Amino acid sequence: MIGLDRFIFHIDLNAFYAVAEQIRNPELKDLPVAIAGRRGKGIITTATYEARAYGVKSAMSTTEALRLCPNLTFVEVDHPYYSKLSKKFVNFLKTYTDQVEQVSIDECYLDLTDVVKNYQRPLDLAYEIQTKLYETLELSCSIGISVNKFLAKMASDMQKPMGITLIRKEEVINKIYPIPINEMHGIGKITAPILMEHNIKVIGDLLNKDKYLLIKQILGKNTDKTLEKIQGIGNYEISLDESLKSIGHSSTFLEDVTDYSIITQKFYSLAQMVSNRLKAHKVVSSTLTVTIRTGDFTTVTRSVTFDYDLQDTDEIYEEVLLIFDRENVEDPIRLLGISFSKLKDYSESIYQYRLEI
DNA sequence: TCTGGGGTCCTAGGACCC
DNA sequence: TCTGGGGTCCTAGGACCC
Repeated sequence: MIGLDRFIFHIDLNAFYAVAEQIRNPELKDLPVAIAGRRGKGIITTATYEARAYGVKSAMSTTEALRLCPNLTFVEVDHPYYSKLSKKFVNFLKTYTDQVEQVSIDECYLDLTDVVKNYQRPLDLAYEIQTKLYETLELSCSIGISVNKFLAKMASDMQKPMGITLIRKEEVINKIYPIPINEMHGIGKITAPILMEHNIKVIGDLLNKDKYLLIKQILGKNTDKTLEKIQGIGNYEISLDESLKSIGHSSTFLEDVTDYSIITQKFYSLAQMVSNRLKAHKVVSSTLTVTIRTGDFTTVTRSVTFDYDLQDTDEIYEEVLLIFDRENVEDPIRLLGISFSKLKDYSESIYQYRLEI
C-alpha cells in the first residue's frame, strides 16, 4: 500500500441536532428551528438551514438569534437521543468498511480505498452512501473525499448541505492553498490573527520556506505534520481506538451563586452524573479535576491524582468538596464542573485494594 | 447579545528518580 | 564552587473542535 494514495472520506451530518428533532417531530420540518440549552439564557447549539438563512449561527446567544429571526422555534438539547441516533449513523457507515473513525457525534472518517474499486468512480460510492443514509435514517450529510483526513475534512466543508466534494492530490494547489488561513481546520481565532500579522494569509503561505522557523514557533511541535498534511502527505490513518479519554460534566447557574448549600447541591448532582457515566463505560479514574468559573468568567481548574480510584457518587462528592473548600472562593460562582481523566478499565482498578486497607 | 457543554491535545514548570 | 542530563508523572492553563 505504501506510496499509493488512499480514498479517505469525511462524512459530516448536516445540522445534526436540528435534523434529529425534525425527525421525531415532523411539524418542525421546513421551519427555522434552533437547538439551545435553555430558552432566554444560553447559546444556539445548532440551527436548521431555514434559521441560518436569517443569520442564526451556532454559538450565538439565544437573544441575538431571536432578534435576527423573531419566529424562531427553540428546542432544548436532548443529548441521549442524539447519541442513540449517532450510533445508528456510525453503524450504517460500518456496513461499508470497518475502517471508520468517529471524530465527533456527527462526523466520521472512513478509509474506503478498497471499496471504491467496486465502483466506477469514487463519486458514485459517495452518492450511494449519501442517498442510502437519507433513505434509512433521514439524515442528510456532506461528503468530502481526498487522500487524507485533513483534505477530506476541508472538502466536506465546501458544499453543504448534501454536498459531495472530491479533491485530488494534484488539485490541492488550486483548491486548498488559496483558502484564507482562518478557515483552515485546526487554526482557530487565536492562531489565525498571529499568522496574519506575519503576512501568512492563506493556507499555501504556510509552505513558504523562508518563514519556516517563524511558523514552527507559532504552530509548535506538530508543525512538520501540519505542513505535510496540507500537501496531502500522511494523515490517512484511521484510528480504531474508541475508548474515552475523559468524562466530565459542568453546569452554569441561571444566576451567579454564593450560597454554599446551592453549591454543594450542584456538586452532588454533577457527581451523580459523572458517576453514572463512569459506571456505564465500566471505567474508573484516580485523576479528578474541579472547575470553578466566577461571574467575571475567570476559570480555575484544580486537579488531584489519588493513589486510589473513584467511581461512586458519594466518594466523588466528598473529594470534590475537599478540593473546592481549599480554594476559598469569595466571588459569585457562574459555573461548576467535575471531570475525570486518565480513565482505566474497571478490571485494572486498584479500588479493591483501597477497601482492604 | 455577555459568552453552553462535551471533548482532545499541547505546553510549561516542578518534583522526583537514576 | 556555582549547580549534568534524561525520563516520567503531575498540575494548571490554553487552543481548538463540534
